[in-house]
Amino acid sequence: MLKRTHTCGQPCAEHAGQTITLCGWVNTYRDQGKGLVFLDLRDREGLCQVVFDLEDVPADVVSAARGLRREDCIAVRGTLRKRAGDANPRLATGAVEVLATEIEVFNKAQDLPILPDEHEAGKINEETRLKYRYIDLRRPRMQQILRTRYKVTKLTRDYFGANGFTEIETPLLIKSTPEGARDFIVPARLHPGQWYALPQSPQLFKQILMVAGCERYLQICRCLRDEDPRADRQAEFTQIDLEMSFVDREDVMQVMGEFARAVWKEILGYDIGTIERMTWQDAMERFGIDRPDLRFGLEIRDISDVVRASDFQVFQGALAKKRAGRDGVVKCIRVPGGAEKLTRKMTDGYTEFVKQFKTGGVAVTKVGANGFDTGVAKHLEPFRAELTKRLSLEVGDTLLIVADHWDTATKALGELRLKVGRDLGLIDDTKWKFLWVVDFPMFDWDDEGKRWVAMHHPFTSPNPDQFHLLESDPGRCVSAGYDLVVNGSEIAGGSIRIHRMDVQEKVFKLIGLTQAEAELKFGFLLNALRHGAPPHGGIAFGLDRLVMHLVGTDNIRDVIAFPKTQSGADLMIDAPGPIDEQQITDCGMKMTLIEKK
RNA sequence: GGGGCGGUAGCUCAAUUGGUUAGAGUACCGGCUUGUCACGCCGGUGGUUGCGGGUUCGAUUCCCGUCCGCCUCGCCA
Repeated sequence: MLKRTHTCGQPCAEHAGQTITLCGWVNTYRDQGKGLVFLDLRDREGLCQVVFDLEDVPADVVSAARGLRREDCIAVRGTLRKRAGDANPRLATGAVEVLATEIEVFNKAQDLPILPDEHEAGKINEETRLKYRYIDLRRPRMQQILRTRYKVTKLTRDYFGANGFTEIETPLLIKSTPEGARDFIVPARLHPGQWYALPQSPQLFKQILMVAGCERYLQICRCLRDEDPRADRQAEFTQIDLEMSFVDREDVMQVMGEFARAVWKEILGYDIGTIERMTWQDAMERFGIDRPDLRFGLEIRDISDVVRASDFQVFQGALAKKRAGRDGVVKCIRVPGGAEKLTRKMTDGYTEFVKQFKTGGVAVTKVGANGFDTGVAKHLEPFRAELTKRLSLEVGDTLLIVADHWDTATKALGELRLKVGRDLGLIDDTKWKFLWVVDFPMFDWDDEGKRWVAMHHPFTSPNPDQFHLLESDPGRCVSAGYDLVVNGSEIAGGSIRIHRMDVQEKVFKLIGLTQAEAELKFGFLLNALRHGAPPHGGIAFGLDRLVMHLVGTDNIRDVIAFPKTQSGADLMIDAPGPIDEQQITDCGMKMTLIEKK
């Protein structure tokens, strides 16, 4: 077997005259006739031209080369020389070529379903690319992504290792918990009728490691949640999971912010500057979302008080609404110069757009020289002076207004803001805007279940000054949670945890877990909290999303070597699939499928 | 579970209002070609139009169902 001496990206003029061996795949072949064949040989480091010339080498070598086709896997041995013909400025190795004297074909590529061509990749059905993932991954872009991902995990271990963190593994076969996402479940053969659950995160284990005196824990771990995927979300994903003892939230944000800084510096050479901080309340009011994209303006403004006197039914109806302790609102976005930039077709589209967020539509008006113009102008006219002052209106602005329940209007405008920002090209994609979102509510009111649900998870501690609200006013109780957001995307989230059993019991009670249920499901945690638990807190970074940002893709499947489709299928190995009857019997079970209606 | 878009040759796409033998580029096969570089020229193979049903003299085209993929709402402590 020919052994490689150089990679395909290496050869340059200084190697001229050397005998070298390259291994790789045939990227292109250019057969010039019986006596002359060119190949571009590709490996993960690059491309190098190989030439077979009858004037220099035996006929059998040249004829073997003529039989090569795209993606054949081969080795060639020969002399590196400056090119006899013109250099190719498009190749890093374009000044040189290998004059081949020997060739070894490791494996021919038969009946290729797809080609790993960068210029084709965007066009080929992702379905096909996923089925033949091993070919698609040959693309330089995919190789670059896989290696960037490795750089990040290596950097993670180096950074946290240097900061006193210990990497510790936690189990995959654990038990189902009542809160949170749907669990993936595994039958327990030795306990017929009993089930393991795969972890949604190592949350409880990392807390218990703190009780166990580990002080600083790190794990790059797989998490599994049986919920529907999205463009930036898979059922199976990877977290950089961390926990620290004897810290408050400032300590955690400090260490983790520095980690983010190190990552952007190391991978992109970018200085992220100081990380801003914003309360959840502020984020929701001003940006309509708990992960604001600060790369552009178009902030949301509340004009409920201004238009309260309006007799416009839409406003009145909204203001009269009430849900989860919040009054209905009238909120708006001022689009500077919108009168010119936003067409009627676009604003009509916005009404359709917000309907998916369960609100009726967008009320539109423009600021003219002599008053509001078009749309809901007449309903706003009485409040023109006040609105002009409040919103700093200028002639030519457009107002986009949504009136509804607080949460509905907030979400609709938050999404609309992003859409308008994109439509008008206001987003500078060379910028990185980091911020910490803090002071999340502890609980959300579940209107259907008529109970409080933990906003983050039920082990999140209230902020130190908020403990008394647990009993008096849970809805106003603010947690010691924090999310790290970049460009409108949550890349990490965590909190200071509860380290006292009495507080943990209170929270369980608030979210409707009885003492008995809590003991059954989380008894091990409550026990641990009885036996000398240190104050502790942590965070988890979404590794997949982190890498997505660093390589500039909006498709999570691009950053996972073997990803799943929207229906949770792996098209390459064709999973999920049936199992032998015996495997089911071994688990002490029998299968009956419930007919779909 | 809901909404939207898509599925025609290995791949990327076309096919008029429902009308002849479903075409093109590329890949692949054969031939030619000694300085190409997404080489070029000539020829060729290749089709269950996702699948099932219906309407019709006739369906890639219209209708119903279904499967798969993507985006999205719900969901994702």
